[in-house]
Amino acid sequence: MAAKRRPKITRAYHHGDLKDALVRSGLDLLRTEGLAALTLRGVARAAGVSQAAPYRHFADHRALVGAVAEQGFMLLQEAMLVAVRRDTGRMGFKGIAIAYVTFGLENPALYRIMFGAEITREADLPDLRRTGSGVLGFVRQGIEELQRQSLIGPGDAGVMATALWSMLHGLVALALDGQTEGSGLSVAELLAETTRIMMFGMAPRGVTPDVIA
Amino acid sequence: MAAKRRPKITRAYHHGDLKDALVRSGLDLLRTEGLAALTLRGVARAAGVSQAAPYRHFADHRALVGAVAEQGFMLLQEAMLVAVRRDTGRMGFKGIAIAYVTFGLENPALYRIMFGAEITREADLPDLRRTGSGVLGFVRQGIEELQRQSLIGPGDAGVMATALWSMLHGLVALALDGQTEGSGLSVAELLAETTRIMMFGMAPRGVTPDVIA
DNA sequence: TGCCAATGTTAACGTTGTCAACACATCTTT
DNA sequence: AAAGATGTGTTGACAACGTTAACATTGGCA
Repeated sequence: MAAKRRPKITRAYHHGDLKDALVRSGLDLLRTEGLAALTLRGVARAAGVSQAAPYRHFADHRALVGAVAEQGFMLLQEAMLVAVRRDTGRMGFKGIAIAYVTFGLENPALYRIMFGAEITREADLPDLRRTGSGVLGFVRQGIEELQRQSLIGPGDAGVMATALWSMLHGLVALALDGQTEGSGLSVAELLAETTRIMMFGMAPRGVTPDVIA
Repeated sequence: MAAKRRPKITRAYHHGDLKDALVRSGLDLLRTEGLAALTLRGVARAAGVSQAAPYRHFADHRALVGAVAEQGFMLLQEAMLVAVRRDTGRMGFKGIAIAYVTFGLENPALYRIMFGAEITREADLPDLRRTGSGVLGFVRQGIEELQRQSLIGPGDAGVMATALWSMLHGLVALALDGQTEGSGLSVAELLAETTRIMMFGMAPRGVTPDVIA
């Protein structure tokens, strides 16, 4: 039909790559305007399409949030991967931990989405599920590597990884809530201290598990 | 001087104790219908008043959420207090930890609100701020008690408390997201394992901090 | 070529947060 | 006790959002 529009790039009626564009818009809105801006209408606007267009790609708001969160998990994993590669040869766990926490602090809205209520459970959003547990797998690999180097004692690496992840996530979450300020330390210092505790414990020499029973 | 008005029986026009009633309704809605149900109009409906009535007591939606969250922190603190009293004489930290996690798992929507994005920072909601840091104080007291008993080594109790809180919060948060399932352990087992790690560390005997540098 | 499924648009509905204008109730002051 | 004054609740409205139905356009395929 009549070329009502001669686009410089191949975008007229059919966008061609709308789903990705919407997710990208979502990440952008999250970064620039915060959590509340991640709306279906918002991403549609940002992508220059009509309000109902996203429904061709996302069943509902949850699905959009899920897709954005999934992207977030990928970015997080990539950040950790970069950290690992950077200090190759070294133990690397410290680097992973710092990368994790840094990612959370630098992308507060995105991080919140990734662990937000909207995503919870329900078993739909299977992709997200998989990507999310990828983080756990990553930490677990780090643990196993350390075990191989005998820097960490024997034990179920999965459990240890979950414990470590709990610590990291908890620290980020509390920091994002401004709830670490009472300690008087920076998040970086807190991370160092907490990591040390996870490595060597808080109990003084001589106190063994059986003392506490 | 406006002496504290005594909450009378619910009157026709003036409710008498609407603010509390709204917060109670909020807790109720949270428990029965979940996060999305905690709306200004919803609590108004539940309290039997008009849609705009809450605005006489809460500046906006955030303020309502803040008030509900504050109540949540009080309930959490109370749950921990009960746990402490129950196993009086014993070290008690285990009890506190279990009480904390149990509270989170049994009140998922409320717990999420308490650490939700809506509340973050901003320094308004000063009451909430205070109540929230009460939790930290509580954990800190536990630490100090354990230090007195020499079951925990010397060190800044505030930092240790923050580390412990991070661990507890992280575990609850991951569990609420269903992200602990990969470990194959129950949350209770994970808590026990994680607590053990925080006490005695993951490093095998012989590996000291200077090995890792 | 002609048709169809995928993709995008417009228009509407119900719900929510929020505000302004108003009504009633309780307290204070005279 | 009468008359404000001030707090508290109501009604009605608006914009934004999620969601759906009905319609339009396109690209690919038979």
